Amino acid sequence: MRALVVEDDPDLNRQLGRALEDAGYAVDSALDGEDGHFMGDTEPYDVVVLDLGLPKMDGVTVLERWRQEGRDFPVLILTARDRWSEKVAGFDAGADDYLTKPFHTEELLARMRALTRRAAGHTTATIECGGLSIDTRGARVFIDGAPVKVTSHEFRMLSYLAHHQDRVISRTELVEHIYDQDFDRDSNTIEVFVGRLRKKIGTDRIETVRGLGYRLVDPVARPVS
Amino acid sequence: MRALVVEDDPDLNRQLGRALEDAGYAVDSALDGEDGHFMGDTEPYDVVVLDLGLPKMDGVTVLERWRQEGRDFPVLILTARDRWSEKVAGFDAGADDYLTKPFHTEELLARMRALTRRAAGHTTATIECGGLSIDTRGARVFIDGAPVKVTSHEFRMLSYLAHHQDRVISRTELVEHIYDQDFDRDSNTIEVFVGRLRKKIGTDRIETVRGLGYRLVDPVARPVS
DNA sequence: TAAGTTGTTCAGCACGGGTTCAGGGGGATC
DNA sequence: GATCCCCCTGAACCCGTGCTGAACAACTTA
Repeated sequence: MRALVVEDDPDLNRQLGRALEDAGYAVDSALDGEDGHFMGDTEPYDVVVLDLGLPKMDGVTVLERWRQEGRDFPVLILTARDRWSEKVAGFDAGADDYLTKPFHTEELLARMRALTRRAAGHTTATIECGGLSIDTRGARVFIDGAPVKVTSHEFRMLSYLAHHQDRVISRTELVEHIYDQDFDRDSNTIEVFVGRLRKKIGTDRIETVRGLGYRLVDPVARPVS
Repeated sequence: MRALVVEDDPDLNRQLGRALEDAGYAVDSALDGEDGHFMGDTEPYDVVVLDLGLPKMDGVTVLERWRQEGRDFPVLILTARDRWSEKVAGFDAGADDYLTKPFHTEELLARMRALTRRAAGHTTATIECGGLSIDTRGARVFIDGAPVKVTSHEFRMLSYLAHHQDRVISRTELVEHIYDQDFDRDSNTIEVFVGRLRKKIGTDRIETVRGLGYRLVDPVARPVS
């Protein structure tokens, strides 16, 4: 975990830095707004502690610029003045948390834990398989970046195959995961869907294993079976 | 945006509820820990305001149980006592923010905005989506800079879609986040709102995914990945 | 009270897409 | 190589989903 501390009081800055290092962070520090802004702009921090009253560039301005430039690390704001209008301005500039001086180090650490915890919860929801990418949350399919239009049942089926790629999935297993209740056994719906999918994403991406089922594979890097 | 307020003081509870409703949230409230825990356990809230001193079940316990059960909505903790050890306990139980009574309503709202923003992975108060910008604070919508007039329900819906843009949002998810408690299942209100929104912001900005739901997209720069 | 907003309901329509069917191809096994 | 069975494919059917216009109800504002 990399942390940046932007605080103009050298004593407090050093004290914070040491506390964070003890807590396991790799810490950089800056003593004014311009330095702080530059560092946050060039290094990928996991969390930033930012004082509002800074020389050269105001803390709110620093934060606003970062956000405009697309930096989205969590930022915790510090200020000596307990004016709630400033807090509101800080939050609306894109701050994630706020602490009024003086504060207990334990509280700062606890808040930072909360910040990094939540920031780490962002998981990408796309499954990759040799140029084929499946956005499970957006229900979209791309093949080498180009969008492919699939219907909801086709998507469910492809998504299930992708979750278990390189494994053979039986027809009944597919049916059970696509349909809620049971379903007419002697029907060739699954085959029809496989056919339609193959037409859309390429014939060689779904292998059929006679008598067993289907398997989603990466067509170029064919594994030695 | 659905919010839950768990606060045993009936006056404060009502006051908070009204303030949040004015700010555009659909609010449920609970007056003790057990009720609060149950509601948070069964309904998909976007943010929760939780008092620590509660009858029947302590606030920290409520929060710990939610986290154990996998509820990951952002939680803002309230307490009358300004003891930082309690704050630390609250954070480590999984709280995302903390506010000491008494507080300014504006500060609470700013913190809640920051929480919901962060939960959705955004860091600014306005959400952009290909020429469409949504001011979550002022409840305004602009398209290429020109203001678009939307009603409050339309705004809630668009706002929720924008918080989760590129994701497919089911009709029930929309209903659950726009209306407080349950709601007539077989009603086509959502479709009507989608239709009206499309008429205002452009047909191609809200895609319908048959059988799954709706998705807010940038109509020109179709994302690649 | 009248006029204007805003939210909800209803009915009709269009069409997408899931399902079915019939027929043909091609492994597998002997 | 013959036979069987599994699988593929194209097309047609038809039901359900979603869209739309309009009317109605609830509520605000003049």
